[in-house]
Amino acid sequence: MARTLLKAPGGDWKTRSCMRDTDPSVFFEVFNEIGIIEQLSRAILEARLPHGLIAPHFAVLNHLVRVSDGRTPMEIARAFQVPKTTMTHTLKGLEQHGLVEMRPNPEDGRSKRVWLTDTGREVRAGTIAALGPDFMKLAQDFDVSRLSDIRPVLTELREYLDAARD
Amino acid sequence: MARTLLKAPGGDWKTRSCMRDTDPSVFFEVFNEIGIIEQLSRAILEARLPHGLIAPHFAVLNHLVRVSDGRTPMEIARAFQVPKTTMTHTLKGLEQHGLVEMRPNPEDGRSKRVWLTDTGREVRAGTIAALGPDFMKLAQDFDVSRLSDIRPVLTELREYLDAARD
DNA sequence: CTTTTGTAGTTCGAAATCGCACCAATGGAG
DNA sequence: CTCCATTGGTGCGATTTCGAACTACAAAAG
Repeated sequence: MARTLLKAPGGDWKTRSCMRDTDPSVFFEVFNEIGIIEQLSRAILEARLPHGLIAPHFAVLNHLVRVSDGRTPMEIARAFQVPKTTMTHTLKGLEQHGLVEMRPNPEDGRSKRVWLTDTGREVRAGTIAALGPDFMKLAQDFDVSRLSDIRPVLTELREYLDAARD
Repeated sequence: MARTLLKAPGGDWKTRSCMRDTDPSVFFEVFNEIGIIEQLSRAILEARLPHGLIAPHFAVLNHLVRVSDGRTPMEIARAFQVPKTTMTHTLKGLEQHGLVEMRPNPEDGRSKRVWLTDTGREVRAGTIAALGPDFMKLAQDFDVSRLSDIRPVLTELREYLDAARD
């Protein structure tokens, strides 16, 4: 259940007469909508992914394309803010599917480096291509400029929350 | 790994000269930010939750307060768009913690109805209260009006994706 | 009324997340 | 150089998600 937060605790706070305090219901609403959208968009992605691959696999593939491969597992884990054990498991799945290759790191005997295979690049590109029609349909029915408008706010919110986590 | 999508497949599409086609990178960017924010906000919530409870538990508690309790498990599962087996498991956890009570449905021998206990209501209210300082801090550092501005767009996007899933 | 079809909920098994403990290698303090 | 705190990675176990199969009941069809 990805939708973590909730519709609106609302009443508890909205009925307060002193509005100098911040009304938190907008936070609940925004975080709730974000939770639902995350769940739905993940379902869309996974519907286009080859059988046996899930969103985290694709996220890693895409990350390695964006910021060239050869990253260490810990670098990737930090980029996604997941525990290293989770990344070990995700990379094992990618390796078993022949999408990445893990070699020892010549500069540090403790770590490894993750390299994309040709198959891995093809799967990533193919998935993006397969998503094309979904995005086209979304663009037809939904004003894309409104998404462009909210993106900076989302980015700023993400950066704030990211920096604020202890 | 909640951050499902990704920063930007970007180049693959942006370099196209024909801009009559929609540039999908904005979708990737928005969905990626949303994925990260979902993960971070879930962590904030779970940090304030009593030990043993996770976000889905709270989401159900809150749902039952918002739309009075006495719902059936299937009604709740549909509201959150999770498989019924997942809801069975979540409700079992809530019941073991004494936060909800499940009774047979007198109107339908197949189903049950879920009722909040006093403890359940207290835990929900206490968690919201515990989140207060977090929200206050966020409100200090972040312009709340910008969140209010994006909320309608998020709601519309959520409604569209919700309706579009087959 | 009997049969068929559909729905609510659980059980079970597979896969995923993640904390804990562990080992190997690093690198700074003395 | 030696000690030792730190870091990268893995194995293990507990918990969560979720599809498939199953039971019990309900509702529609005959």
